[in-house]
Amino acid sequence: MKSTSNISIWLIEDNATFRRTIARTIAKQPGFSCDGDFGRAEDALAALKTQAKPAIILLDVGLPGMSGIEAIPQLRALAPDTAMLILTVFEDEEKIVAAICAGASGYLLKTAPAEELIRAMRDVLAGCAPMNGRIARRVLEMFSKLSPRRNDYHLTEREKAVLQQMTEGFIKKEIADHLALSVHTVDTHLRNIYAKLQVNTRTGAVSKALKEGLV
Amino acid sequence: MKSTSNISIWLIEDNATFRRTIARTIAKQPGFSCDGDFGRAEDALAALKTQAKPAIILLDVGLPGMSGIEAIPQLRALAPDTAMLILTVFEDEEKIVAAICAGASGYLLKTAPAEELIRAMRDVLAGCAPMNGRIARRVLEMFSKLSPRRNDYHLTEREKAVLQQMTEGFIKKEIADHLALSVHTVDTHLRNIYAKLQVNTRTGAVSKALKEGLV
DNA sequence: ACGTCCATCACGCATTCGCGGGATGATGCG
DNA sequence: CGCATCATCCCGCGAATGCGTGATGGACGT
Repeated sequence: MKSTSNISIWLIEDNATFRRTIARTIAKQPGFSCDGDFGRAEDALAALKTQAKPAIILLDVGLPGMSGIEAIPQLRALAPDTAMLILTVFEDEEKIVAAICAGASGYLLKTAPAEELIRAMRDVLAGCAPMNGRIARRVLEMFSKLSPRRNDYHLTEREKAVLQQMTEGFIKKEIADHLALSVHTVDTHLRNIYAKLQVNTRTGAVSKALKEGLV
Repeated sequence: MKSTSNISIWLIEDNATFRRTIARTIAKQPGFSCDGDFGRAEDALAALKTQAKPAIILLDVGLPGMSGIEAIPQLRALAPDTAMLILTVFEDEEKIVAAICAGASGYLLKTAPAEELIRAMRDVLAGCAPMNGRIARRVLEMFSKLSPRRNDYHLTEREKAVLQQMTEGFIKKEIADHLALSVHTVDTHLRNIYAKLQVNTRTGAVSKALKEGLV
């Protein structure tokens, strides 16, 4: 336990020179303290098991051994409330997006001036995610791809209701009861759904419905 | 068809005064032209069916009738390449996140100065998404919630394989053939899966498997 | 007024499924 | 060496399902 008011930062970066530069920048900043610096993600993981969790971990993507991106889920498992900020030399979109998927809280360019580094750290503690527009766009695109409602199988309202009930795991009889129908009617709807979705089993229909967000 | 080089903007905003203000701001900007302004999303949808698609649509969330968020998917269906920028009075996170899921390209505060509006429009055309840190954080959180939902039901490898086959829509016999097992064995695995997942139907198992990313 | 789509209900039959039993060998662990 | 777990296999029964076929009434557009 350092000073009660200090925000604890850890740093994972293989370049020792750069690591020291950053560490000094942080230490100079009132309210922040750099309590740990590591050249490998493995070392930080080991340290997390014994030491107090930091508020923020600054994490290089290009590390020897375990990459920064691989490390994120494991770090997060040990320190669920710690913000993970990615440090990158340049804007490698693929990697940054991967890091975001892995659970990063934002990212910083290594070329960013000290003030920006500090501001980003304050931002992330305040609940904001440092992220530039290009990355943001990529993330948004992933979202709209992730919820692809564009495939329209022209299911009627009733058919959608039946399909929805199916995804809940109900059998025909239960669906019939819930929708106040006879099993025969449910059966007909089911067959129409099969035809429209081009499947021939309940599981196939449920799978397609969930994967394509039809419910 | 206006000037060939002008970027076409549409505006959907129910407050007529504010709408005119924005329209004038856009019109004054060299390279931009406000080719359509609507008080209701329905009107814009109708116009999209007959007129040339704009490059950008500025869209208020709080509209009478169809809300801006509801409108996005329909607008996008008619104009897949148009960027949708959300206009909000204040930072209503829930709505903005909903808009992003619906396919918005970014968002702007109505209180933002004209320069910021113009810059955001240029940004979005350049492939960047205007989005502030707080929203970005929300989006990141949704991502990390969405991907590592690794509830462990202690399924064995064989059970996972069977479950996977089920999500493909295969019946027991087919699964047995694909995994070179007897139907009886598949049946036993299936029953164990049901027990572990606490379901009693194939659809329930498939649903749980897909929703929780077990496959 | 006519056709089309939809929701609703019905019967019959072969297949599949859910689930109750029980059994064997392989493997890992204390 | 027991003990537990897992993967594999088997039987049988009643229920649920898939699918062909058919019918009725309402809504909607033209």
